[in-house]
Amino acid sequence: MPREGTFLIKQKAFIKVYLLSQIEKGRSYGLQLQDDLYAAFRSFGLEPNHSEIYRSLHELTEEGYLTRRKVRKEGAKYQEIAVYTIKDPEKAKAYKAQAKMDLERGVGLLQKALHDNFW
Amino acid sequence: MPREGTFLIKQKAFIKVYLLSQIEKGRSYGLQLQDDLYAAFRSFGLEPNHSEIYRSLHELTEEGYLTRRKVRKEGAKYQEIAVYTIKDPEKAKAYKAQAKMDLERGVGLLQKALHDNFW
DNA sequence: GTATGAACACACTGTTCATAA
DNA sequence: TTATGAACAGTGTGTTCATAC
Repeated sequence: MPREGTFLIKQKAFIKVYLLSQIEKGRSYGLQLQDDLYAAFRSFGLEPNHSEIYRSLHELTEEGYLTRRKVRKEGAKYQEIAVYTIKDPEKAKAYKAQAKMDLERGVGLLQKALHDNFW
Repeated sequence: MPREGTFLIKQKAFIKVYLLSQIEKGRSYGLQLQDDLYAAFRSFGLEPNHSEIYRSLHELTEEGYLTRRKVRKEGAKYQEIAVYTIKDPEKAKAYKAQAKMDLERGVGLLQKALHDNFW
């Protein structure tokens, strides 16, 4: 569950929602997921570093949302990657439902500030 | 200038915009400004503590946006308060213009997340 | 060079403590 | 009690370092 203190959603919770969604769609490992995020938010200048992605994946795993397994990736050179899959779809759904509320609340908060301070 | 790393606007920058606006309207001291904020955001459950307000006022003063003077407040009991006024209206205007962009960017970011993750 | 992970360091913010009238 | 301010502490996140292929 996100639930971020009282101000806006934290970057990590924001990232976690994307990770869950992308993994639901079949995306699977760290740097690949980072590339997805970069592509999605390039226009916003948002480029969370790889450590933030890994931390998020680790937490989602510890918290029971994801399953992690090590796989040898075929290519020009064999490379070992950590592949993630959804462990508990219902739990993931609940996480996202909470995140949706947090995102909507954030939109409301920012729009109110725009309304109150910029006539 | 706000300019908050790369994710969303920080709470302190968010508060600073309100402080500038309220002081422009004639509001003047710490706890009074905190009351204004509480009233505005009660429905969002947002209640920044007094230290955050004071920190913001101190920074705005150090950065040249506000002027601070100590005044004896008349009432049931005399009380010394720190009264703030706008020092440089043009500079304040520039701060708010930057904050406006940050707020709008935040709305865009959150709405994109809602769009991308919640079909 | 790609991929993963941990360690370190700093910035943001909430809680507590201190002082004054 | 109202008002102000500083000190302290926890957390979030960016940077760096380490390891493996």
